[in-house]
Amino acid sequence: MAVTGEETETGTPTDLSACHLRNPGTSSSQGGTGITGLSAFSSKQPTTDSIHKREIRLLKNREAARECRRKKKEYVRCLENRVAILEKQNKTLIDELRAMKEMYRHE
DNA sequence: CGACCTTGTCGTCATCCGAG
DNA sequence: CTCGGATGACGACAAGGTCG
Repeated sequence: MAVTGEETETGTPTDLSACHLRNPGTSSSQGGTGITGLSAFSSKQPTTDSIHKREIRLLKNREAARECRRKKKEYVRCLENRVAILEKQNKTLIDELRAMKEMYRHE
Protein backbone atom coordinates (compact mmCIF):
# COMPACT_ATOMS: atom_id res chain seq x y z
CA MET A 1 0.00 0.00 0.00
CA ALA A 2 2.44 2.59 -1.09
CA VAL A 3 3.98 3.31 2.22
CA THR A 4 6.45 5.90 1.20
CA GLY A 5 10.02 6.41 2.13
CA GLU A 6 11.04 5.81 5.68
CA GLU A 7 13.71 8.05 6.99
CA THR A 8 17.24 7.59 7.98
CA GLU A 9 18.01 5.60 11.08
CA THR A 10 18.08 5.41 14.81
CA GLY A 11 18.25 8.55 16.80
CA THR A 12 18.86 11.28 14.33
CA PRO A 13 15.86 13.47 14.50
CA THR A 14 15.64 15.75 11.53
CA ASP A 15 13.82 18.21 13.66
CA LEU A 16 11.73 18.46 16.79
CA SER A 17 14.92 19.62 18.44
CA ALA A 18 16.16 16.39 19.83
CA CYS A 19 13.07 14.79 21.20
CA HIS A 20 11.33 17.93 22.32
CA LEU A 21 7.76 18.31 21.32
CA ARG A 22 5.77 21.34 22.24
CA ASN A 23 3.16 21.15 24.88
CA PRO A 24 0.49 18.72 23.98
CA GLY A 25 -3.12 19.40 24.54
CA THR A 26 -3.25 23.01 23.56
CA SER A 27 -5.59 22.41 20.70
CA SER A 28 -9.19 22.74 21.54
CA SER A 29 -10.48 20.00 19.35
CA GLN A 30 -11.96 20.72 16.01
CA GLY A 31 -15.51 20.51 14.92
CA GLY A 32 -16.33 16.91 14.49
CA THR A 33 -15.96 17.26 10.74
CA GLY A 34 -18.50 15.82 8.37
CA ILE A 35 -20.03 18.44 6.16
CA THR A 36 -17.00 20.60 6.23
CA GLY A 37 -14.89 21.88 3.45
CA LEU A 38 -16.56 24.65 1.61
CA SER A 39 -16.88 26.93 4.57
CA ALA A 40 -14.80 29.57 2.87
CA PHE A 41 -17.10 29.64 -0.11
CA SER A 42 -20.40 28.95 1.52
CA SER A 43 -22.11 32.10 0.41
CA LYS A 44 -20.46 32.82 -2.93
CA GLN A 45 -20.12 30.93 -6.13
CA PRO A 46 -16.59 29.61 -6.13
CA THR A 47 -14.55 31.12 -8.90
CA THR A 48 -12.05 29.11 -10.85
CA ASP A 49 -9.39 31.07 -9.05
CA SER A 50 -10.66 30.21 -5.61
CA ILE A 51 -11.03 26.59 -6.63
CA HIS A 52 -7.47 26.59 -7.83
CA LYS A 53 -6.28 28.22 -4.65
CA ARG A 54 -8.08 25.62 -2.63
CA GLU A 55 -6.48 22.82 -4.63
CA ILE A 56 -3.07 24.28 -4.03
CA ARG A 57 -3.78 24.65 -0.36
CA LEU A 58 -4.98 21.07 -0.06
CA LEU A 59 -1.98 19.77 -1.91
CA LYS A 60 0.40 21.70 0.30
CA ASN A 61 -1.38 20.64 3.43
CA ARG A 62 -1.36 17.03 2.29
CA GLU A 63 2.38 17.18 1.94
CA ALA A 64 2.75 19.04 5.20
CA ALA A 65 0.76 16.33 6.96
CA ARG A 66 2.99 13.65 5.50
CA GLU A 67 6.08 15.48 6.62
CA CYS A 68 4.60 16.09 10.03
CA ARG A 69 3.85 12.41 10.48
CA ARG A 70 7.26 11.47 9.31
CA LYS A 71 8.85 13.77 11.85
CA LYS A 72 6.61 12.52 14.59
CA LYS A 73 7.56 8.92 13.88
CA GLU A 74 11.17 9.81 13.93
CA TYR A 75 10.71 11.69 17.16
CA VAL A 76 9.07 8.69 18.78
CA ARG A 77 11.84 6.46 17.53
CA CYS A 78 14.35 8.85 18.99
CA LEU A 79 12.61 8.75 22.35
CA GLU A 80 12.50 4.97 22.30
CA ASN A 81 16.17 4.98 21.59
CA ARG A 82 16.84 7.20 24.55
CA VAL A 83 14.74 5.02 26.77
CA ALA A 84 16.74 1.99 25.73
CA ILE A 85 20.01 3.76 26.39
CA LEU A 86 18.92 5.09 29.76
CA GLU A 87 17.59 1.73 30.83
CA LYS A 88 20.88 0.19 29.97
CA GLN A 89 22.73 2.88 31.87
CA ASN A 90 20.49 2.44 34.84
CA LYS A 91 21.10 -1.26 34.87
CA THR A 92 24.84 -0.75 34.74
CA LEU A 93 24.74 1.69 37.63
CA ILE A 94 22.63 -0.64 39.71
CA ASP A 95 25.09 -3.44 39.11
CA GLU A 96 27.96 -1.18 39.95
CA LEU A 97 26.32 -0.09 43.17
CA ARG A 98 25.61 -3.66 44.11
CA ALA A 99 29.22 -4.62 43.49
CA MET A 100 30.50 -1.76 45.59
CA LYS A 101 28.17 -2.58 48.44
CA GLU A 102 29.39 -6.12 48.31
CA MET A 103 32.97 -4.97 48.35
CA TYR A 104 32.52 -2.76 51.40
CA ARG A 105 30.65 -5.45 53.20
CA HIS A 106 33.70 -7.64 53.09
CA GLU A 107 36.06 -5.02 54.42
C1' DC B 1 -16.20 -18.35 5.07
C1' DG B 2 -18.27 -14.11 6.60
C1' DA B 3 -18.87 -10.74 10.31
C1' DC B 4 -16.61 -8.01 13.43
C1' DC B 5 -12.49 -5.88 15.60
C1' DT B 6 -7.89 -3.79 15.52
C1' DT B 7 -4.27 -1.21 13.64
C1' DG B 8 -2.04 1.74 10.38
C1' DT B 9 -2.25 5.26 6.93
C1' DC B 10 -4.18 9.03 4.47
C1' DG B 11 -6.63 13.37 3.42
C1' DT B 12 -8.99 17.09 5.30
C1' DC B 13 -10.34 20.66 8.53
C1' DA B 14 -9.58 23.78 12.38
C1' DT B 15 -6.43 26.02 15.00
C1' DC B 16 -2.12 27.83 16.61
C1' DC B 17 1.75 30.67 15.94
C1' DG B 18 5.54 33.16 13.91
C1' DA B 19 6.96 36.17 9.97
C1' DG B 20 6.27 40.03 7.28
C1' DC C 1 -3.66 42.09 10.35
C1' DT C 2 -2.90 38.63 6.99
C1' DC C 3 -0.65 34.61 5.35
C1' DG C 4 1.26 30.20 5.40
C1' DG C 5 3.41 26.25 7.69
C1' DA C 6 2.87 22.85 11.49
C1' DT C 7 0.08 19.92 13.94
C1' DG C 8 -3.98 17.82 16.65
C1' DA C 9 -8.32 15.66 15.72
C1' DC C 10 -11.46 13.26 12.95
C1' DG C 11 -13.47 10.09 9.55
C1' DA C 12 -12.67 6.85 5.73
C1' DC C 13 -10.43 3.02 4.04
C1' DA C 14 -7.53 -1.17 3.68
C1' DA C 15 -5.19 -5.15 5.52
C1' DG C 16 -4.74 -8.51 8.97
C1' DG C 17 -6.46 -11.10 12.91
C1' DT C 18 -10.08 -13.55 15.63
C1' DC C 19 -14.15 -16.07 16.45
C1' DG C 20 -18.52 -18.51 15.77
